[in-house]
Amino acid sequence: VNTRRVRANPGDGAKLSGELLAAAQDLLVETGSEHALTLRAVAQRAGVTTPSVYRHFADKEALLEAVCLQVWAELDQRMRHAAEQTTDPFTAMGRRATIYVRFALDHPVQYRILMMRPGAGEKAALACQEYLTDAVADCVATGVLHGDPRRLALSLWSAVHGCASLLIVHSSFPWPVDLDTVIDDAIRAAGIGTALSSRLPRRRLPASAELAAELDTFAERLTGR
Amino acid sequence: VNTRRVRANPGDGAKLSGELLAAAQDLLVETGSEHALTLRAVAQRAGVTTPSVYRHFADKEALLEAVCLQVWAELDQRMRHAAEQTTDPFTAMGRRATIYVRFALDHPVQYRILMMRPGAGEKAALACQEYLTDAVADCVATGVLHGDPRRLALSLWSAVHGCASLLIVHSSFPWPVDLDTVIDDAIRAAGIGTALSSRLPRRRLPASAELAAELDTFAERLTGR
DNA sequence: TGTACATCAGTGAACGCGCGTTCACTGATGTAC
DNA sequence: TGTACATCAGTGAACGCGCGTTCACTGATGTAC
Repeated sequence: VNTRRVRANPGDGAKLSGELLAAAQDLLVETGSEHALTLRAVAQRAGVTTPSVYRHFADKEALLEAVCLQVWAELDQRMRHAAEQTTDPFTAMGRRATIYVRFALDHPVQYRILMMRPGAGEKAALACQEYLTDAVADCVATGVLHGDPRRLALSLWSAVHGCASLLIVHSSFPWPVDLDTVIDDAIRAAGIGTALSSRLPRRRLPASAELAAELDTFAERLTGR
Repeated sequence: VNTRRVRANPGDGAKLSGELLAAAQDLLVETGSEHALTLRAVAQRAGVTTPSVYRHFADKEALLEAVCLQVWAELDQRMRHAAEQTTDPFTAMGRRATIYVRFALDHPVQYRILMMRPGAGEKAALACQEYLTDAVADCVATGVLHGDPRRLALSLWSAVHGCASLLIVHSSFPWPVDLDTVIDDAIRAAGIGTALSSRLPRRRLPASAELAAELDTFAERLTGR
């Protein structure tokens, strides 16, 4: 197109800024690769020449950080919505975890630049940590988890992050079971494991025999109800 | 240096191949960034001109894959060594997990190109999955874990991978506790959680109240021994 | 109400850079006669 | 034993590419007189 872009009024300088962010997101979705996120491509997508980007973002890194914050904002919103569906903090935590992993799998490129890249998404990752810590604090309040919420949140976060990132990076793997099962397995193990682990004195894992017997007993009681 | 490299004999064409791999590893360690891994840098490091690399690797991707396999070989060896120190399969699993995460933190760049990059380390990741599945099968044999070893291995792998990658990517985070504690927490929760979860019928996480009471009882029994 | 002016969002062209890759070549080596 | 030759690991120069970034500029807009 040869038509020159209609220049924005001095007041609404933030207009193109938003369009650039939207263009960046579209690019990520369509190409499926973070390498496609170049200033040239973003500018072209927004119907603008490349140097215009510099009116709104200091450099490429600044644009990338803005994209990360936008992605996080959406994930944050979805988790909050899912958590509102229940009053039990532990159930809410499970819902959040499910939404987290599903969001990551539905937006693999965005998740990668958000959580698997050093630097760019630092702010978003910090926000995520704080959000999860608050959610864990609710669980500690009801007594289902014991201990420092930040420490517990880190454990849970690492579990769901591991599930998400493993499935994303090796998405073409011949996984032994369907994705939903993998996700549920990981979340249940993390939830129950963290809950139980938070009650035990800190020590190494027990050996097979003793743990097996105890777990059998416990599982019977939990199942028999 | 202006001296021309002494040309290898027709027989040992694999010599430079090994030197190139070693040079690549050195580069990763010294620069701490995978972006430093360019054909030019690798060749220069090996004391050779850039096009020489093409005598030994089809292209950059092939070199990268070879680097991945080499990194995996070392991690594999360390895990085997750690597992040999004990006869109990579940304890061995815990040792493997600890070594895995420590290795990742000690070799952050290598771990990133091995497990957090699509394509290049596919073979290595597949080998890792198989290795862990075998180790889990031993745990199933003693009865400490129940179910499909491949499925259980995936759960455990995702937990340790999450711990490792989270700590690597956000290494400058102000974590609430020291790294060793984070690692131990994650591994214990994953181990106990997977063991217990493998005994329960598949369903969502229980609610706070009921689970809390059951866990309290169980923890008392496990601790009181 | 009409005109001159300052503002500043967006332009067009160009920069230097490092990259992966190619190509015809060189010259020490092992081998055949 | 000496010589001509084929082999092929490594060379040197160059290619085209896409990138982030710069710079002087343009021209529609709101404003002051």
